[in-house]
Amino acid sequence: MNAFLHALSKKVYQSSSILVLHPQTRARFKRIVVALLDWHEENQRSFIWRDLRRSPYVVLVSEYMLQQTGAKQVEKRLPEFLKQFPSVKALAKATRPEVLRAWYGLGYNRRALNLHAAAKALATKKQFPKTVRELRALPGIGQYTASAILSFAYNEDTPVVDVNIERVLSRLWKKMPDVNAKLPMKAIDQLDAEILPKGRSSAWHEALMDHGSTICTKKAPKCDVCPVNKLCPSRGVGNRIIKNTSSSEKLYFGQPRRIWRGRILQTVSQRDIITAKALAQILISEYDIDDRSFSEFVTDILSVLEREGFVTHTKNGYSLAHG
DNA sequence: ATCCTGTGAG
DNA sequence: CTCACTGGAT
Repeated sequence: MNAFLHALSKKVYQSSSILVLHPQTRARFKRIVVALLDWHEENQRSFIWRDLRRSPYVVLVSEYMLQQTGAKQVEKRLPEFLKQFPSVKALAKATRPEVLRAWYGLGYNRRALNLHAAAKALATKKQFPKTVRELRALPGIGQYTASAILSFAYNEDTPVVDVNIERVLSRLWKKMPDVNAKLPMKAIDQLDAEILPKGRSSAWHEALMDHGSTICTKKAPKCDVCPVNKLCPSRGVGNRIIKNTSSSEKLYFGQPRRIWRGRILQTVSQRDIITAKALAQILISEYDIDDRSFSEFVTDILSVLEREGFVTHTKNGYSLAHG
């Protein structure tokens, strides 16, 4: 494509400068950075992956686990996972059923398949990748995880924007009308790139995350104990009445589809092989289902699980798939 | 815009 | 009960 025409497209043009830091604002953020780094010295959360960190492999595994899974939950499960798979090589050598069983309970099981595939790809390389491009080429690694690995494993001066940081920086940038409001992703990325303290990327992003997780929480931010409340235009945002925008999940036989998916995968993983009919019967009796179409529902989910690489089936039934 | 998972806080 | 949690892929 013609590079000039491409540059003229609205998106590219806007992305070059969505947000302008006036000198006054820059000075305000300088103070914010100092205050949050100080706060972090005293109040940072202690997690095993932070202690064991600087090992790219540990960062990699922890970041996969931390995608949409709470840090406290990860803290419980990471040690046993690392014990079972202590290195890229060990994880690459493991079978898919082994990895899936080790992952059980953490949720978003596709992450386990992705992590396993990523380990296999990494095992063929001489050294651990150190660029966003290489990292993003691995399955299950997007913009966030790639930059998080670079910042946390290598202390690289790259912006890292997760939901916590998105929320905290939005509130610090200007007065947000309600607790749900956020700046566009591009703007946050640019803001973080401009204010992040060089050489302290890891501590800075940990500070933002810990602050967002313990003080600048989404629903009820604790502005009274916030170390940067005097520098924050959104101070007190939590006191406003918020309308509920989120819609509830659709239920199938009393539960969201994803819950049945989890139960089905778990049931398959607990035996070597099982027929679709037997599987449905187990769930019907265990959860007191009263609907003839449930078996169809189970079959449907099984075929999706097969398509996605979790299970395989022969004429004798379903079992966990080997890579 | 939706789907994927399970746990815990409030 | 509702919602948040260090997202990614489609």
